[in-house]
Amino acid sequence: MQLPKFHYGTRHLIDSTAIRGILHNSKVFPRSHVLELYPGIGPFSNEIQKLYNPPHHLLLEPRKNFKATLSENFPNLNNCELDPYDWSTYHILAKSQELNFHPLIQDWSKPNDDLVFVANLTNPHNEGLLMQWLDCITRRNWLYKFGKVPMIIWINSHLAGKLLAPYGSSLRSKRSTFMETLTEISVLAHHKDETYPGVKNHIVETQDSNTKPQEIVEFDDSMIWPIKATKSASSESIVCLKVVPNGKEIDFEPWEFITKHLYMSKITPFKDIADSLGHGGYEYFEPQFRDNQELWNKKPVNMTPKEFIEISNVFMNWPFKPDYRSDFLNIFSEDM
Amino acid sequence: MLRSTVRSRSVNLNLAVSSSTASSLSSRFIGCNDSCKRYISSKGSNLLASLDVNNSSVKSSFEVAPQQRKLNKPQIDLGFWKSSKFSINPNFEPFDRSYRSIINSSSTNRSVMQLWSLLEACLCSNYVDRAFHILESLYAIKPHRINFIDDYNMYLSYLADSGKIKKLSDLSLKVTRDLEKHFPDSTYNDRTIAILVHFALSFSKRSDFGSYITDINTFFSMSNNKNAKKAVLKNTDIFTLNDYKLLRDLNLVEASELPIAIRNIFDKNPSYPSEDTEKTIPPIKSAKSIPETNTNDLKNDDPTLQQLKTSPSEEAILDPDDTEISKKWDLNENIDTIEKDAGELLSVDTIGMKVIRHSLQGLSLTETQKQKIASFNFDSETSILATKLEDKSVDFYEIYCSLKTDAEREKFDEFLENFNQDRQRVLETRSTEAAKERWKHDFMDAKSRGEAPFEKKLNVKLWEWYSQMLPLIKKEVEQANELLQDSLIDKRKAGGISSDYAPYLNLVDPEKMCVITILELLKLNSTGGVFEGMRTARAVISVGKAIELEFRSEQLIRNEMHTFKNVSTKPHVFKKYVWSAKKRLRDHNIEKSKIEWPQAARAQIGSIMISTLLHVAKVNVRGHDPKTNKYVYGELPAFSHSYQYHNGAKIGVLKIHKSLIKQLNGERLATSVQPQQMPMIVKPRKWVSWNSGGYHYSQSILIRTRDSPEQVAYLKAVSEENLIPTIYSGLNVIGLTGWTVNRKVFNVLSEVWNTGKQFLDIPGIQDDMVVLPPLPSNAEPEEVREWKLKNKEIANKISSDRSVRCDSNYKLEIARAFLGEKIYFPHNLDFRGRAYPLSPHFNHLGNDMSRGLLIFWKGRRLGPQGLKWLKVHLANLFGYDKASLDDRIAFANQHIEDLKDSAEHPLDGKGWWQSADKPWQALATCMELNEAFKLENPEDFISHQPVHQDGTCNGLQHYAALGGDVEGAIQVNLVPSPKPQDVYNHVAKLVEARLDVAAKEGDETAKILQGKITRKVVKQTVMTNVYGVTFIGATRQIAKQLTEKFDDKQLAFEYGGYLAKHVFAAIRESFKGAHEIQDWLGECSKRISRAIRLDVDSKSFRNGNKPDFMSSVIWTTPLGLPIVQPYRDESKKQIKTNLQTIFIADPLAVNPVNARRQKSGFPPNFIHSLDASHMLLSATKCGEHGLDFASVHDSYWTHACDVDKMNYLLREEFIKLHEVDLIERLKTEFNQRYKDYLQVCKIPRTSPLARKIVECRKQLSTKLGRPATLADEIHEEKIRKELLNSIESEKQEAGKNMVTTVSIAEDYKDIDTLLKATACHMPILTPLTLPPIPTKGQFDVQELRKSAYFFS
DNA sequence: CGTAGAAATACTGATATAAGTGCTAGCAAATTA
DNA sequence: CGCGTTGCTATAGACAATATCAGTATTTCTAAG
Repeated sequence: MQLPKFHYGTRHLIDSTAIRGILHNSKVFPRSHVLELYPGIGPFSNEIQKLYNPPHHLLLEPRKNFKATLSENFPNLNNCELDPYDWSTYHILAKSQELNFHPLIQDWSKPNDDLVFVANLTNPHNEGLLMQWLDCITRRNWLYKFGKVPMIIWINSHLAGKLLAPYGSSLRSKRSTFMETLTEISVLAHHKDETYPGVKNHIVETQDSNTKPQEIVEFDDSMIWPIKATKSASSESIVCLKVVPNGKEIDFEPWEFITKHLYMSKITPFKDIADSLGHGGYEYFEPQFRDNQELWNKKPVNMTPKEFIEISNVFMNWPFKPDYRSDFLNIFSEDM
Repeated sequence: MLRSTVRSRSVNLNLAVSSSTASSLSSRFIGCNDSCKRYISSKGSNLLASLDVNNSSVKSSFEVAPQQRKLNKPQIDLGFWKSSKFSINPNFEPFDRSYRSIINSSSTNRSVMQLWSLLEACLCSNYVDRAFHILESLYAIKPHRINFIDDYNMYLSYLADSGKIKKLSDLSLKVTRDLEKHFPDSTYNDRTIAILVHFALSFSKRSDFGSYITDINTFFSMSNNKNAKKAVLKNTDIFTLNDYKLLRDLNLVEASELPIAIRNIFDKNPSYPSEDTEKTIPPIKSAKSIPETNTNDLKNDDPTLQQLKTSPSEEAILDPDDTEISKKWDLNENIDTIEKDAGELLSVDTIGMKVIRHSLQGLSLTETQKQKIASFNFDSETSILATKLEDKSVDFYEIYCSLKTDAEREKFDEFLENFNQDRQRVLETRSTEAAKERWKHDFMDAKSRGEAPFEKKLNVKLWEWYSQMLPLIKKEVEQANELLQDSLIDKRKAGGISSDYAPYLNLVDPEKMCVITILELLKLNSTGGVFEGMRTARAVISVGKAIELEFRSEQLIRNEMHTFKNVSTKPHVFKKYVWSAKKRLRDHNIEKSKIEWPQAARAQIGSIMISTLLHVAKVNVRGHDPKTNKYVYGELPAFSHSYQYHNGAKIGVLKIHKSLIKQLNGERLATSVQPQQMPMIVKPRKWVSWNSGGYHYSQSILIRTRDSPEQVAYLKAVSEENLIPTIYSGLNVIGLTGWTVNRKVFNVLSEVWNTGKQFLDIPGIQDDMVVLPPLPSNAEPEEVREWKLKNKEIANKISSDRSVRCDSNYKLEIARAFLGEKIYFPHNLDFRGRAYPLSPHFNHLGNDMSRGLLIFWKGRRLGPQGLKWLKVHLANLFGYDKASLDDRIAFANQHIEDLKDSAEHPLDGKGWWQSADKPWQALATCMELNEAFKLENPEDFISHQPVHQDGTCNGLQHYAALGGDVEGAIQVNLVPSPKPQDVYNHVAKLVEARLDVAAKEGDETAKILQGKITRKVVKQTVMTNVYGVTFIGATRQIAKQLTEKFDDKQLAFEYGGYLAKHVFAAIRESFKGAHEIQDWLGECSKRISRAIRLDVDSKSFRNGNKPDFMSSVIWTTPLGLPIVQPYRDESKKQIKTNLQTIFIADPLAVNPVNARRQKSGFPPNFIHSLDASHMLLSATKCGEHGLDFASVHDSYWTHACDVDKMNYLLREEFIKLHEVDLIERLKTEFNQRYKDYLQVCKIPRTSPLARKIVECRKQLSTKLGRPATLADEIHEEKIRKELLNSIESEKQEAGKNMVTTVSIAEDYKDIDTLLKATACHMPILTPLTLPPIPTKGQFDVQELRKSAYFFS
């Protein structure tokens, strides 16, 4: 197999047996529409095509090095070379007759069984992009307008640790709570040496809450290309996750406001940061939670999704609540 | 310390040699050919006065090439030579030798500054024991030990005054014991003796005082100084006036031994109240006894006044120190010591009134005017800003203008100067009290009227907050005190504050601290990119700083009170002596204060204050309850501490509640928020040293340093050697220019303002933010993004509009407060030497509105030329400034009707003035001209309007002069021409031409842009090009201009980038000389900022092969000001406070330089340092010729009738500046300053040189027994240089034979070609060399003398 | 009572945070086959 | 060793990230000698 000279820090699992295992375990295939975002050098795509040959199988890989390698190694794969980063790409996709990629729009009451999208976001640079995609779950736009579409992503282990961080963990963040609240998330494959990337014994601890027990494919360094993102990079590996929206409906904006501000000081008990939720926050929330001292004293890193929602609801009833919708307007760069 | 002194002394010797062979040092490694070439074509050879190298009997280690061009030493030294020489080998440890990071604030390893400030704090709050512990820590810092005695003296002086020591013997014993036991390395000095003497004198009232006299004599005899008594008595801040008096009375010292300021008081005031008179003369108890005194006064002084009238020439001397005038004042005054009690103060004021009345005699004032002035309360403790307009009945300006003769006017000026002293003091020191009283007043007012909580005025609220906050703060202070008392060494926290910071809480009156806190927070509204709030970090630091500032200024006053204890200043004339003495002493005292609170302490104190305020400050608000769907009312905290994310970074934010914001937008802020740095109503203190000048009660520093100790060190060094007199004189001229507010313009502005609507550049009031409606919940991501961006833009616009309006509000209110006053703007410099007024809000550097509001205090008859220039000025303000002068005059003449209408009906007329480029100034000028035209002969009009003369693209003018660039010189009017050249238009045309070419070749973008290139589009880019604008910066500027034409931001940006390329090329094309110089400057700075000292501290190599570059670019301006580019990596650190941790830089750290910024900053900074020099030179000259002068960097202002004179002077000064080849001189200075520095170059590994060096490194490695590093190579080279410079011939020989990697590189001939090779990977050390100077062109700077449009 | 060792605390440096990367050039540094 | 890659920063003023954690240094406390 031809390999490009440089890889932008993107890493791939190149062992076809392992890939087949993952594809099988994911319980997603076969599908009629498969969209691959940043497939990289394409080993995953190749297996998908070989195994299932989906009728609509489209790759979006604009990067010069990878593009070339792809077409050289797998001339059969259909890479339309649009950049998955651009929102406009998806509009082009929707309009284009030529590409003929028009999945069914399905209802959110059941999982989508028509479309799956696969992405390799192992480049740490792409973390932001993943976050934006995930945010689309709340508005049900972008690819999620087709319904509860499963997403299979390759990310570096560290990022996975953030998404999956258990209660109390130092990596527990707004994003972990988000994942727990709005998605079903499972690990499809990880490195054999990583008990769990970044988080100790993570899988054991969170299996019941977040991570559906599945057969997990384990791989080793020899199956990864390149072995290290950079010479000096940490020895962490990459992980394959499956993420499906769970269809829960929440009033997102207040929830977002509350989680954002509470996680700001994430090991400070709620009662001590209530004030930062708005002018007179303590005075308002204190009586509201007099009967729920446990939550009142709880640290955000230990709060359950339910509890965040509860706080958001209480917040909504506050006559003097700040304008949570324009919170983002409160700060701007001075030079314009 | 010791070591460095020795070293620098020896270098100084070298310098003595090298300065006489100045040129020999230049271009040791460059070969002299280049510098010769530069002048081959030059006509200016007559300027090249030379130093004769051959006459120099001393041989430098460098051979002097015979054909080398000599550096021209000018006939007149503007200050460069001495200063440069001095700063090249300064008397302090150089900053590029090693790291100096004092970040770690652990108790064992605190910086001297931290300890000082802590020591001071402990002493001021009377924790003497604790202070002693700090002394011990200070003593433990070995390098500091030389100066330790000063710290001990500080301690001792507080101890003596604390009352803790009862007996003289106890104190002297303690001193002996401390110095022997605890601090054996330190010995007492004269100051120590002064403290002892002062202490001994405090026993003067005791019956056995006689025995103390012997002690005092013993103390004096302890001094090592030849003139012991004089030296001891110099410590004016230790002795009180009574001390001096006593010493004189007891004949312990001679009059000649007293400091001059003190001597003056005694000499000129035989009636100076001694303690005896105090006893014998019963204090005046009631107003009844006053009339007699007054009548006496009035009778007595008549002859004097006669005298005054007849001798105007003598009157011209305004300096209160002057003996002549003092004598006159003497005659009619009766001075009494008056004890302070309320009844008396009243009567004293009455006396004051009479004094005022009589001092105005001889002026042709109407009775009403006299009455008004006399009843004006000059002693009021109410600040100008708090005085209501209705209460202010006197318009000094009007009175001044009504005076008939120059002599009268001068007398009146003198009168104002004297009687405003107290008002100035109030203005500077009582702003917080003024604010507080204002709040209280409004609160009481509201209370008596029984207002509902929702109608509460801002001031009422502020008063409530204040009164609730005060007890809490008092408690906090108490706690801090307990903590300090409880445990001496215990550092644990108690009540939130650690004992490290507790002392600071004690220094300022809690009342003041509370007021300061509230004021600061209100001032910070909408700063730091926070909508309706501020950044916590900034708030905390600002409050801390403000409190520190208050402490400093109180301390000054306390010192003054200490010296003048028991001396009444009420009798107005005696006051004058005291004032002059105080002024002198103040200079002295201010200079001494060197202590700053550490950032952490500021932050701590600030956070304590703010968090307390957060708890008490409440506002009443209405909210909507979603449950009941009803409106509810409640009281909420006015401030809320929370956080915001900005690009993933957390930012601590203090939000202000909307309801308060509304109020802040509506009210006249200046009455609630007292800005502290105001214009002055008496003359600013003259600049006499690096930190003494400007305001009377606060310290200002000559140069606004960005907390860079390096800049301060250089400045201080030259200041202490008194090497920068021209800088001072220039600044003093600007500072002495008297201004006043243009009442007519003010009235128009005020009317417009009160409508609350938008007018010209003043935005209207905007209470609510109108944002775009929310999007449907399933909007696509890009729509959401778009929506967010647009809303941000809206918010940003509102926020900036509000702050502009708020700023205008400040300006307007300040202008209102100073209506009719004579005001001054004290100035200081930025680090490049450009002058800025110290008062930030309202000054002549401000926007058009501020400028329009200001006129000169002094008026001058227009005369024929003045009238012309005023007309030209009008045309200029309308943007009609590219025509010939005659055309501009014609322009004004054509618009006489418009002008009249504008002046007489500014708001209800045609409003012609509003269409001007600078409408407010245009309005002022219209009014001025209109008044003039009313006269039979307009030339008789007395004009106060400043007329501007602007340099055409001043930066390029300097570049053209530097490069002798003929083409460039023509473009920027250095060459005489019948019509002014318009650079911007020129460039625009060039760009247009380039576009035409491109369009012909089928360039689509060019086709679109054709014909759209106006002057305006390129103007900013051409201008900023001099300042080193980058490509992207230029793109933005052009895009901004293009958005007006294209509307599509994206597109505009694209075209902007395209055009920027062409503009750059066009500029390069037409200012070739300028660019060569620019590039050369850039290259020099690049090399310097990547250079290493030979004696670099190898410990500061974190990695032996990767040196950290520590040398910043330093140069000396033609006036001798050393300039240090302060661009270093800043190491910021998190500091815990009560509210949150904040992230601030350690101002004292010395980090590696930021090479990039050093490089990009140098060319523009160098040019700025030149234009600043030109300005200061012109200012000094104008001052000498009696012109009023003001400047906005490259725009010089004076009276219309003086424009011609100023034009002549500024041209002469420009020529004087550029007569010398500044570039050549700069290079020489660099070569001296960075002599023996090394630079790291990269060469191909394969080259023969590389192989040689590798070989040498191998040898070194074997010698060291470990792999050699670059640091080792530097060390080797250092040894070699030392040997070479040795006096012993053996060692010299050894040096010559020694081979180091550097010497190999040095001997290698063709290093330049190696450096140009494509693959350079091997780092090697070479001596620092500077590139050859570009050839100088034909242009002779003398030509500009005849250029009318050089400045116009 | 002085002291070794443990526990507690203080200090330092690293890292996560949010979530379009407003765009392009030029240089320096690290990386790679 | 020649190469292409990646990352950083973009006028000058003059104005600013912060909470938490892990690891280490220092101080304090404890308890046995």
